[in-house]
Amino acid sequence: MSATGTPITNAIRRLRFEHGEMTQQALADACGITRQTVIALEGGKYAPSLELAFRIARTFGAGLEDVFQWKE
Amino acid sequence: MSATGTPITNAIRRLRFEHGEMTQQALADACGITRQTVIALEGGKYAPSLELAFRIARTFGAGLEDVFQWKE
DNA sequence: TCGGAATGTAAGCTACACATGACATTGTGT
DNA sequence: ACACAATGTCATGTGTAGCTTACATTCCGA
Repeated sequence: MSATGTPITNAIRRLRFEHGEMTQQALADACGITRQTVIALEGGKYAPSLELAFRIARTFGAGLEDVFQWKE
Repeated sequence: MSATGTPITNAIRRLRFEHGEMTQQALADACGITRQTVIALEGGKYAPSLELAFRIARTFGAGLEDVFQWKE
């Protein structure tokens, strides 16, 4: 795993567990995306669009930079 | 103008002026993008990728949410 | 008055974010 | 032992972010 093809990492998986027993499907529904996308994001396959990043952060009640990190 | 096709707005143009006489070309060079992209972003044509959003924010020495706003 | 710097518009192209659907695996409860 | 929920893989398709090239406009200094 950890086949990162993007210089952006995220704390989605950790936040998901910290937010009760939130499943990938539950997060996907809350953000209006598919479970496939959640899997890809958690697996670091690619970085989300800025819009989706906002929706994910808001779902966790967090700021953008609490969820996504930019490793220059 | 203001033909927004995205629910995300930005303060790029304002920040550019607030950062000395920073031209679109200077910002583009600093972010590693083209002037066309700066024009499109300022014109609200589309939202940048998360990675580009980070580079722009960092160029201005600001946080992501200081530059980009998410209007649900 | 002419040249260059800054801004804007438009067409066509490529890369990738995200979707859909089908299937494999693992863990848990009954 | 079997159903089911949760996670993951693979394949394929579409929309759009961002690029390139080219041209038009406005403004300012020599």
